[in-house]
Amino acid sequence: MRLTTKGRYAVTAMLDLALHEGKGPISLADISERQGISLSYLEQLFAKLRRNELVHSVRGPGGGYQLKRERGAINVAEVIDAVNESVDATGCNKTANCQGGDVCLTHHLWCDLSDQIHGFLSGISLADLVHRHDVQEVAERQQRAMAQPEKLIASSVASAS
Amino acid sequence: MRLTTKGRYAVTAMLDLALHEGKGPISLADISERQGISLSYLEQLFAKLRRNELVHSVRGPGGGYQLKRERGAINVAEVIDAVNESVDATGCNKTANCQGGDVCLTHHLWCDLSDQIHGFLSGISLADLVHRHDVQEVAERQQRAMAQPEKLIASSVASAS
DNA sequence: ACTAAAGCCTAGTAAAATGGTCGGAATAAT
DNA sequence: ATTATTCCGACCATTTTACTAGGCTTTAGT
Repeated sequence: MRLTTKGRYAVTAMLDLALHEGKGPISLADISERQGISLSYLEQLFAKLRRNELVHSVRGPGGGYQLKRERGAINVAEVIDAVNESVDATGCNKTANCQGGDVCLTHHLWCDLSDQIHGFLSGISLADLVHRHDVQEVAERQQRAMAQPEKLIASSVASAS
Repeated sequence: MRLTTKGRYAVTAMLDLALHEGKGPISLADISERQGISLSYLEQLFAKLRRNELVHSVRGPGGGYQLKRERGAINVAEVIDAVNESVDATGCNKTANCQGGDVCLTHHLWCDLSDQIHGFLSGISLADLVHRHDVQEVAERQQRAMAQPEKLIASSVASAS
């Protein structure tokens, strides 16, 4: 089981796409600016998201990415799985050969935990997140920041409350 | 949030202690043999477990480790916390300064997930694990293996089913 | 046709974490 | 004294993370 910035970035970027749906393709440059994630890193993450059929790309000027399915049909667990290549906590990857070809003492515990986490995250869709109050507030703040591009870099270092 | 072999090893070792409670101190060498965890690595893990008041050590020959509290009073979350120094999924470590002094889009999602995981793991005590059928079966297998020490190394490589 | 904006791809890389090893203390039972 | 054990600090190889660099391809706009 891995839950690091990688997965967090992926979910954040996908949520950004969900928030700006209907405005045509969103460029990674925009996401990079709004969410403070390195552009090249985003490219790598989106390569995986595309391979996993979560986003659809449009090349050329004015191009960018769009969600491949509607936001209610994409859940958080999928997104993390796509970039992490496994949301599994067992280590033996459910093969149960943790101890010399046999299960280790705590094998089933980690299986249960994996199910728990997966269940929680797969129960949350991008649409659910979009409708959360805290997400809407942050999204509005980001939109205001984008309106004054020259302040963007500064505000990303010293919080302009 | 980190859930890797480190935490798994710690929980496995603590469960091994719980299973052999009442037989006096258990040496790390025994645990190393039974659970297939490197002795030196166990030493490092137990240094943290001791600092976190989860185990009690006895030095000298015949020494070893014992649970500091009864097994019903030690839960899995504590053990993982002790070796990982945080069972937190947020990355900003709940300080909410993920994006230039302000919360990022998905801050609250990760807070919720952390609560979920912590709630699940803190609801499981070592005593709970000891009573599980699968744990008892594995423990018995390990006891049989310990009875024939010469076969231990071999069976840890090629499964002797 | 040209240019520029975007996606796409590969390689490299510094820093951190993981999962150890090694050597030598200190301590206590025999 | 010897020996079995915990303790402790340094070191190390490998992997992952998060990121940069650079080049190539596609395509809209002029």
